[in-house]
Amino acid sequence: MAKARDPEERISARNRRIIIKAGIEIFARKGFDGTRIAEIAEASGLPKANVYYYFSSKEEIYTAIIAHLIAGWDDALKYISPEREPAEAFRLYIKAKLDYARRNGAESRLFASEIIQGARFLTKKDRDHMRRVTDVHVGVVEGWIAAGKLLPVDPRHLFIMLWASTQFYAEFEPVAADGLRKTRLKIEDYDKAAATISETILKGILPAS
Amino acid sequence: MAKARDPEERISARNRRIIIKAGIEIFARKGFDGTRIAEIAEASGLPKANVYYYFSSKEEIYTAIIAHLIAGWDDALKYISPEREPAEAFRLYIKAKLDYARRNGAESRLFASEIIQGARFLTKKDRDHMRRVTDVHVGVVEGWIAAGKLLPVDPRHLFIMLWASTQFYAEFEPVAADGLRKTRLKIEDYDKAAATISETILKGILPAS
DNA sequence: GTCTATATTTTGATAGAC
DNA sequence: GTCTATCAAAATATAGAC
Repeated sequence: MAKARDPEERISARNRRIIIKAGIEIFARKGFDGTRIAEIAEASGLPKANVYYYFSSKEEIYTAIIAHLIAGWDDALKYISPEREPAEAFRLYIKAKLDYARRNGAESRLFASEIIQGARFLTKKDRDHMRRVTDVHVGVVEGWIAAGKLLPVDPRHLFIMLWASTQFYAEFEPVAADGLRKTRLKIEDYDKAAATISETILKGILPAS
Repeated sequence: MAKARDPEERISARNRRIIIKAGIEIFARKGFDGTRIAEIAEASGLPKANVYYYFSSKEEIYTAIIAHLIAGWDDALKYISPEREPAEAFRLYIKAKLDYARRNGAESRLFASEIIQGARFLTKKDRDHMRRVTDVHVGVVEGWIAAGKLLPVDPRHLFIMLWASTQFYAEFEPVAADGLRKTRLKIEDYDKAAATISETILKGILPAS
């Protein structure tokens, strides 16, 4: 029994992974309603019926991807912590968020697409989790302000500026590339973005030395 | 003839306008591939065949909307001009962009959706136009830097920060509202956003006085 | 200009042989 | 676990009466 189950589980896990990966790309480009299972099947190299063998509906693939995506975030966002100096913390945070977005472009666009389309499949649990993480970060920034390490600034609007600026390059790459007069964005463009965002915002919120 | 054509043209113009308006909402929520003509027809209060009477295909409705949208932008973006002082220019620009996004939420989301989905229907003409407008603004900022009115900063990345920050609230309203711990965004939230973005970025790029 | 009816194609999903 | 064949529903688009 154990002998027989192992390879089956490997095949199962592998195919589920392939389907998820193909789904990320296609859902990102077409949105939930615009995506057809046949496309995911084709991109996965599987017949359509096999996709239905692993997932019972389009929605099940989609929500599996969303859950997988949110789980992958917390790592990238651990730098805002009270024991750090704010300048270093924000530099690391900005770099980590830009890196994550660049390396997971399709996931980032899929999430953006889900939000633009009204966050229909974001569970209450996911949203509560994101709100709590934000609250913790807001608390850290308020602590820095109280300690005189940061100028008074609304921490929630500050984080929105950071989210927006760091996500834009991956989510809206055609516009970002046009704006930079490049055909495609390279690592150097992301580095330059990190430098510009960090320097501008830090000068804007650090007390004059 | 003239007597008969006038009212007909009014009906025609009116129905085209109604279809465009309904299309903006639905394309914004579902993307191009996810939108069905039947939905646009229903939201317009017209039978599906009437939509086909005014537009010969889904793509024709979509591209008409994109063109209409780009035409509406230039007005909102006229504040970056060399005769202004940079502080005032950026404040007005940030306010105008946030206002436009708030008042034209569906259009903003539709455009964001189009970019995320790969800018498939943005014509070369539209992209060239946007690039040229950006180049003019970049030139103005470079002039201010050369005149010592702004600290050295990469103008293209600066504009991306401004685009991203000002568009985020309308495009990703569910996330912005969660981040601010509100259920829905109000005008006051947009005002506070304008203040935070303006103050932070201006402190970041204006020379110490 | 309007709208019912319909042709044609595509879609999500399943049955059932291997 | 895999995959061909297929269904029922829904989609785009058009014909043609009013």
